[in-house]
Amino acid sequence: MAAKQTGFVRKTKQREVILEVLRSTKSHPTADWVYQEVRKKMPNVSLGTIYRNLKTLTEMGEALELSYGSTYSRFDGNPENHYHFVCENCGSVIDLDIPVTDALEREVAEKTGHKAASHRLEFYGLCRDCQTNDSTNGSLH
Amino acid sequence: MAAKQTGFVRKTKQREVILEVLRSTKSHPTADWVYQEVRKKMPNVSLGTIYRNLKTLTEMGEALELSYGSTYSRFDGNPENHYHFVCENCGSVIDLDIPVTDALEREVAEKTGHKAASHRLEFYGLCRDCQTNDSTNGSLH
DNA sequence: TTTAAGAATGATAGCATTTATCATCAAAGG
DNA sequence: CCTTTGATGATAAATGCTATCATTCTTAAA
Repeated sequence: MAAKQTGFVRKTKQREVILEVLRSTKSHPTADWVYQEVRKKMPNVSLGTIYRNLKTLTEMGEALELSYGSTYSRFDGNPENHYHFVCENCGSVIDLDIPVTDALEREVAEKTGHKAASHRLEFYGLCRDCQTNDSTNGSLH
Repeated sequence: MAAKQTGFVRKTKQREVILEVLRSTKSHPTADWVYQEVRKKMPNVSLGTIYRNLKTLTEMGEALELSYGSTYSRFDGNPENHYHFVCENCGSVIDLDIPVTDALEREVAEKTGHKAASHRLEFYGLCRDCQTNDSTNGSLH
């Protein structure tokens, strides 16, 4: 019930800063990372406000919520659909510069009858850095 | 540290039943659903055992862990890679019968240098049933 | 078949992330 | 200004999962 039935959303300094912080990085941060960053500019901000606004921004289409694994969410300030690579060694999430194929959604509709409005594609493996550093030391997370 | 360094895994009645339950459904159940089902056959089973074995089975390649949204994981007793459709109205997760394109992994390696070992593809939208029942009543989850 | 090693269990406590509650504050429109 | 009500900060609470530990059970070797 973040935006209630009305869908009316007020403009607040907090939400403004949160979006600013989200847009300032390509690291797909967690809610807590955003919290720490926003606190640098607004020391009295509440963690609840971070969660509330991350949810609101996602619903508004200003951000994406990513979830790889069950423990916590990551957020992406780039709301345009794009694909991600998740490194199983170092845990980083990397934006991929390969074309988004919306044709897949039509294919699903035609073959299965389920009307897809969006899709997500993620790759898992060893990122470029972890290959060269051939580090068997799983310093994940 | 489920299977430690040795990787040695013993055969237990509990794990057997858990895999049995997992294979008996196409509903992509949660850990708790599996727990309830296993309890019907083994009333004294512990929830910890469910989580431990779901993790072990996933590591053994006997199951898949899915995570849509941050709240909980779903598990899939079909370990072969396949794609899913997630209905945004009723919340069900449906197996899709469209071909898995491993060529995507090669494309990522060539274009980005990140070595993908696997990939996941999910579609979101209105499933066939929810379209015909045109139910605006979001009985999600 | 006995025995020893240690993997797996059940029970429970603990942890981390996220959500709900509520009194107060402030944005938007008259 | 004044009113309405969405948003906030502080905090409690819920949820999902993991860690701990004494005990039990599997396995393989003696």
